[in-house]
Amino acid sequence: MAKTGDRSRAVPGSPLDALPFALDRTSPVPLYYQLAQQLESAIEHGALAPGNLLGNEIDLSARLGLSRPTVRQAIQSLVDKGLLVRRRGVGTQVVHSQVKRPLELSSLYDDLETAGQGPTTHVLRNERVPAAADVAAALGVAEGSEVIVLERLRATHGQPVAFLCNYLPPDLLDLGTQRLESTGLYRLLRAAGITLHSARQTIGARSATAEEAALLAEKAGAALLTMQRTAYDDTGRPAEYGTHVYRASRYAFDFQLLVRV
Amino acid sequence: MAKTGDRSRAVPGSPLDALPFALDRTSPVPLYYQLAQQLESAIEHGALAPGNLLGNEIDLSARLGLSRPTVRQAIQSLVDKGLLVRRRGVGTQVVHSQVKRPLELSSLYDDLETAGQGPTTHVLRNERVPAAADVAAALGVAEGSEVIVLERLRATHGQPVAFLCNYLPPDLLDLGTQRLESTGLYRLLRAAGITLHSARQTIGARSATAEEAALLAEKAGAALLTMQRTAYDDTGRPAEYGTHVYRASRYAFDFQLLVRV
DNA sequence: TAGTGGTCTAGACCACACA
DNA sequence: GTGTGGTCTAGACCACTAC
Repeated sequence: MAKTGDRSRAVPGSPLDALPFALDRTSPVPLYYQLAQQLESAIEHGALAPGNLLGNEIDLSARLGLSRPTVRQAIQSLVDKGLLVRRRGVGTQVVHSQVKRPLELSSLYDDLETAGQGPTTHVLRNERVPAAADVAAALGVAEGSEVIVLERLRATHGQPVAFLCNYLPPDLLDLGTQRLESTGLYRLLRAAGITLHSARQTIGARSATAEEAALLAEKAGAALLTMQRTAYDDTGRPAEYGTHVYRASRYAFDFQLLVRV
Repeated sequence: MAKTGDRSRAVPGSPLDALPFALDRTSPVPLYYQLAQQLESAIEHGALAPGNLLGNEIDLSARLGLSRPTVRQAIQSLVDKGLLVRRRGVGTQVVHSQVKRPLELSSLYDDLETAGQGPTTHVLRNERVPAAADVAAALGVAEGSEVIVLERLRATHGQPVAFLCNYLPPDLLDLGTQRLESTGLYRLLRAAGITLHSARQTIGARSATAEEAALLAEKAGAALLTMQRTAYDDTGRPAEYGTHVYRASRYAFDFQLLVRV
């Protein structure tokens, strides 16, 4: 028989029972999303400890007054984030390790700002030029056609961190030098209604040329971290092509990955 | 009125109509997965060109004899892969740009092998040692407790590419030096039943020390690409901690990203 | 044998985009 | 308006795991 109401079993598995989930059906926020957020914060705050079982989806949905697919959608979004693991026949558990950031297509400006570094930007160049071969190929325009070139020096605490060279299709928008100095390029693109969708990146290293060394306050020959990136908007159109060099002594790429399944 | 059967409209949007979808309900492969694969290969082969609309989900499910949620699940999986874009009120479209690889937690060995480079590995060290502080912290074991240390030199075409230093919990498995020389570490872990789940990575650069230069056939002071990684299994337990250095002249990290939504 | 997640169905209503 | 995807429901049966 079903053991409904049988407290003697004293299941240790589900601290979820004590959690006060509050779902607001009048809110425009989807129910599965409300649930996912509350589960995530419960994990974040330790109310759901690593290894804890969530309890089966049927009971959970009954208790929350939601249908099972809705509950599954919430759980699935956290599985995708790497916070939960499902095992058929076993249950859904909180992952042990701390997963924080999946790799994001983030701008250097945002990275530094998030790290509390108070980045500053100096625009060295902002003009329209004929596209060189590599730029034309990356942006999908004809060689020699006009593109915007942007050269910026980024610093934190008064010390240079990176030299950024970016190319943009000419019709996208005109970027005010002032605005470029007060925020990041990606934020400007987003504000202009361009939603980035994907990007192709290459990260490498090389020795600094004399010019780069001078710009970045390094010695000639110092190791630099390099990144080339082409970013595409959600129609698949190239929105930006950039070649960046970072002082290896002051910057590194740091991120979390989930294994493809 | 509905325009069912009205051919005069000559909708140009859905080349999907001509596609021969074959769903096998007796197969153990889920229906949504069968559909997703066939859609993906249609995109791959150009039967569905970039910008093409898929046609609405209701009609599609009716035509395929599937329910709408099942069709949505198939479409969603391709959206997650970055092949399709959905727009409410508009439809589902094939993305223009070629999206190939999302960033994977791949091993260097696999990377090189995929690139047809025929990698070789020389094991320099494979023994048990007391864990140093950083290693102990990364693997979540006590400082001074026994761990496996692995030092390998990887080459392609007879030229060194990278020096790999890895640490593993001692109870995981014993790695035969022979097997290590014939395949990648991650493949061995997988074969031992360890499924990797996530990893934390830092990619940076620095100048080569004299020893590194000698090992990698570079000049002292040459720019090297560095990577530190801690990989976790699906219970969140650290499975591997590694510090790798790559010859910048022969290797770079190359990958595709999707923007988080 | 019992319990779990994995898959699937056949509907419903809503929010948003575009003409 | 009309059509699209976004969300949600209330069931069903299956496959796998553990006991």
